[in-house]
Amino acid sequence: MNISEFAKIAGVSKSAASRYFNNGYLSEDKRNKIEKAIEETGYSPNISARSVRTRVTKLVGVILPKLSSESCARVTEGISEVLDSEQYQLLLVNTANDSRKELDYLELFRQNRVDGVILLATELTELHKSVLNKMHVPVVIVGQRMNGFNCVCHNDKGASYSLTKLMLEKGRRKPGYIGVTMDDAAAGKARWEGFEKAVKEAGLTVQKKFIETAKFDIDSGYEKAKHLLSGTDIPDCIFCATDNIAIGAMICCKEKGLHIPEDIMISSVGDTKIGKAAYTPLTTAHLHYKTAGVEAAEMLLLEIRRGSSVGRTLQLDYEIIERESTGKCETV
Amino acid sequence: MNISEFAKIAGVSKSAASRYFNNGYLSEDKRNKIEKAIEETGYSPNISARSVRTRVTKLVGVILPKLSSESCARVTEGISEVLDSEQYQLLLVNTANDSRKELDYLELFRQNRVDGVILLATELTELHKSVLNKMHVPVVIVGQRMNGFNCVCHNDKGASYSLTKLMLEKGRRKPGYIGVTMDDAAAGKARWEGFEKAVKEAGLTVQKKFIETAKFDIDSGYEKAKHLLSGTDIPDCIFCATDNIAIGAMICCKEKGLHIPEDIMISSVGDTKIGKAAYTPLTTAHLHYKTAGVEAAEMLLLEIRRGSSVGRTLQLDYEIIERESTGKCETV
DNA sequence: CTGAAAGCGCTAACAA
DNA sequence: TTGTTAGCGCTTTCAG
Repeated sequence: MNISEFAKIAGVSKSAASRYFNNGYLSEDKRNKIEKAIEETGYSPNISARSVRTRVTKLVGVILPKLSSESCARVTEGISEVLDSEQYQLLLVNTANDSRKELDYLELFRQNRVDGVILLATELTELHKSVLNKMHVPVVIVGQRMNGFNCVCHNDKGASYSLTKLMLEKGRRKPGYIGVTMDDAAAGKARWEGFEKAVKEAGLTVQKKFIETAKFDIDSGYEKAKHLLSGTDIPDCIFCATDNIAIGAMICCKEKGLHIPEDIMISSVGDTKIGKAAYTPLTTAHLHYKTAGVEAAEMLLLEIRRGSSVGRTLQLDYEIIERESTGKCETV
Repeated sequence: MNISEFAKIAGVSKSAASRYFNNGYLSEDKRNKIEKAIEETGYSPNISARSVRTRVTKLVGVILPKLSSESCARVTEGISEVLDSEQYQLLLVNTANDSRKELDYLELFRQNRVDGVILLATELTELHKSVLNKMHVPVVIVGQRMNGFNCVCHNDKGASYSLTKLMLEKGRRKPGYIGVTMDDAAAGKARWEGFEKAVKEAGLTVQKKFIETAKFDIDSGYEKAKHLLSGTDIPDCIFCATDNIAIGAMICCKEKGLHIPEDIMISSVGDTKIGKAAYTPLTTAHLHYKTAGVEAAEMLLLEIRRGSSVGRTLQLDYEIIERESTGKCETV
């Protein structure tokens, strides 16, 4: 059924029907007729046809690296909440950590289909920059910062600094580090810098052999910890870039008979669910993932409405959650 | 830029350009011209306009109860993988466990915008049935079964039966149960039935006071376990409907000084990441969430192509993952 | 406040 | 193979 047919049934003109579904500007009488006809027919306008005319799709594209990661899911949840309340819908694409796909999707969204794009970024290259610059719709980047673009990000350096400091202030002198690739400016580079800063401020130096680079999952954290904890000279505390890595490290400690926190302290950034339920509850920095999603969506909606303006970066604070893995003894 | 303008630049006719982006049917010469023009202009066709003509949106709506639940995320990941490879895209809506919203979205998708719908269902009411019956596009239901519809689901009863049996065969005689609402036919009802069957087969009876109904989260599992484990007469094993509940129960056990598995065994259904990293690694039934997503998407695509046929239900098997929480002693 | 009519960008039937 | 043309369903001037 199309709007002409529907209008006929309702006993009004096409235009009247269209007005009903849009601004209004209609007499009470026609309004009633139309409502009755909707009741009968279940008619609702074809959205594609509307989009052709209005050049508005009411769709926002969301590009994310891994849907089944808790942090991504939480950001997306925030995005969805805002979009929903504004009658926008969410077109989701999953790059499965494939950088080429990320660019493909940006390209796909460049001209068509969506009114705006939210990119949950991990690694941002020059190629990204050039594609982003060619976009015809507004874009908001989440989790990374990039000059000239709209970004919502976390205080990664601050979080790792605080956590490392916390462990060192409890008397630890041999800090270890399990991070992720430096190509990730946030989780890789910034968290490293925070760690390094805290170590230096404590008058210590980081030993090369106490540094490892892992992937983002538990297994990788386990493997790297295994390497770090082999031999006799081992760290007395480890800062891990992510909760997953920390969990892997803790499993390794357990296996080696190391007691947490007595023999070795562990902390990490993320505050995902897993840390709370872990073998030894994990000290972590809570990052406001859902809020980041909410803010990003709102920033995007503003851009869509007001039109492109100057790039801005919103940084969200963190909160230290102290648990047993750094010596906090308490009931749950 | 529209296709006419683009065709002019390329030096071909509108139709030639359209053909290039669709079936083909084009001379090599024109093909080259068009490719060159794309290079120059970055043109790509307007998808809304195409949809108006073809009545195909290449969009699949996915309705889910909670994005940040690991099981949902994994199903969605499977869906996304298949859709992606078939040039379909995923329109995601999150009901936040709000049954009214679920119906709203079904309604929204009923006439418009999408070529098909995948519903990750929790509770399926008569109202659902009537809305589903009025859909104009194919629907696949994931996680529940409903006669007359296309469903992909798990063997919930079998999984809970096997896990309960496993614990009872190790000599436990006082089984406890922390489940979820019976309105959820899969996670609530079926898992209860499996538990009950195993208990009866072992010649035991379930004690009323050893039965609790929780929500789907850790905190609720913790609270219900607290109730179950108060007093002196407590269960010597607990089957939990979900991993999250089990984790909550384990935290409670730890707090009460109960040793797992010596004093009390715990098992549950789901095999989410959290169970592996738990205080005591959790015995669980692995459900093939991602595969369910893949199968659902493929079932839907088939329906979209072949047109609606008779409803079919695909049940996926489970796998028991035995860990320390039921007495399996092993290194990781 | 209303209806007629033009036209959004595209595809596909048709005639060449 | 190709180009012309009608028309998908809708919104939005414009004239009343």
